[in-house]
Amino acid sequence: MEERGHPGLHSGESLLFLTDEQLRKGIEAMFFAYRGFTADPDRILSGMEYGRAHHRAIHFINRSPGTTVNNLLNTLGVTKQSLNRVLRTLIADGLVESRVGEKDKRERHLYLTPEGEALEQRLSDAQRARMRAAYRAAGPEAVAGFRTVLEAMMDPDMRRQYLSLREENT
Amino acid sequence: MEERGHPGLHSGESLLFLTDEQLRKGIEAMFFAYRGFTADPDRILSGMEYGRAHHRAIHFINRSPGTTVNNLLNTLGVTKQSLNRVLRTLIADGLVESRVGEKDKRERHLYLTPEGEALEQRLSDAQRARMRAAYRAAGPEAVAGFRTVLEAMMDPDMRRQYLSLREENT
DNA sequence: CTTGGAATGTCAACAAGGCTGACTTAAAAA
DNA sequence: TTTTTAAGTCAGCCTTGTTGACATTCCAAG
Repeated sequence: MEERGHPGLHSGESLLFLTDEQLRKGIEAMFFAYRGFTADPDRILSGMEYGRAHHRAIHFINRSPGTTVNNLLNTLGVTKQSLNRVLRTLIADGLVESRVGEKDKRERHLYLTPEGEALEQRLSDAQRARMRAAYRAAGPEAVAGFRTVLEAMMDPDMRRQYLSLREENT
Repeated sequence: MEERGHPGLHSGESLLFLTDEQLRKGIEAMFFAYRGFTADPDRILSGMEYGRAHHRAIHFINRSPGTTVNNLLNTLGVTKQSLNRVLRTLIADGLVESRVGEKDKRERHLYLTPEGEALEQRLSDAQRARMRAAYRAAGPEAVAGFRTVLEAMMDPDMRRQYLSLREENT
């Protein structure tokens, strides 16, 4: 049934008119929506000694338990020095556990401790609540479109990262 | 025909199942897509003496020429001290002009100079090119859904800001 | 006219979280 | 065994956010 996916020109609706103004509105929508997207976890974390960087690390360690530091580096797109500062505090505070690799002892494998999982829950509950409300308000077709456009906006490397996080569903 | 817009339960498709995993994927999509979204202007600005904060200021001054510092503050959601640092360099470098208000001389009205407009063009051309490619790849229905979900994700104040930027179209 | 409040701007100090560069240690390769 | 590579650490810098204190300028109310 020729789902969207290739951009070619079928039923005369492609090669769509895209005025600069329409594109600008999309850009601004991303800007304002991202503010909302990060607002709830930021609120929770301010007051604790953590920030958005800690949230991201916790999120992806939870997502891929046992991941190595290097994997996490690539996922987050930051330098190892920057990540290290965050990981050190999380490990020192007992939210993350770092285990030396068995096959390759140069690697460290990262896991959330029960305390780390508890914080992850608090943060992602808040973020998911906003997401859920937005999805419900927008409806399933809008949600599908939302995901489609976001995927198309990613750099190919990021998109691969993103897709490889599937595993459990979509 | 009862377009999406209210979340109620019509034709049995609302109250949609939203598993935590689906919501997590949406969260990750936002994260990775936002990286792509900012990548091109960031690349242009690194090497110049400017950063993302300058881009944002330039974008919204271009969008609403003559806006006051206070308006810009509210739009950007930063403190005046933070914005001031950015504006000072842009004004010193001749990219932005600050005119004392005629009615209320306390206010400063901000305009891009021709040089400022030139930089704005370079930056937004790059950002729009990515947006245009994503929109084309995803198709018009996906684009509508994308906008709908992003709007639903904003805080009400941000949504008002966002909508008040329309004027010229949608 | 004077005074209070609003809008703007400045200075200083600080924090978060990016970055680069230099280094240690462990593992792998020569 | 020696060299090279990879992972991780430490030190220091930059951008951009924050607060707080304060000066200036102006409008508007008394």
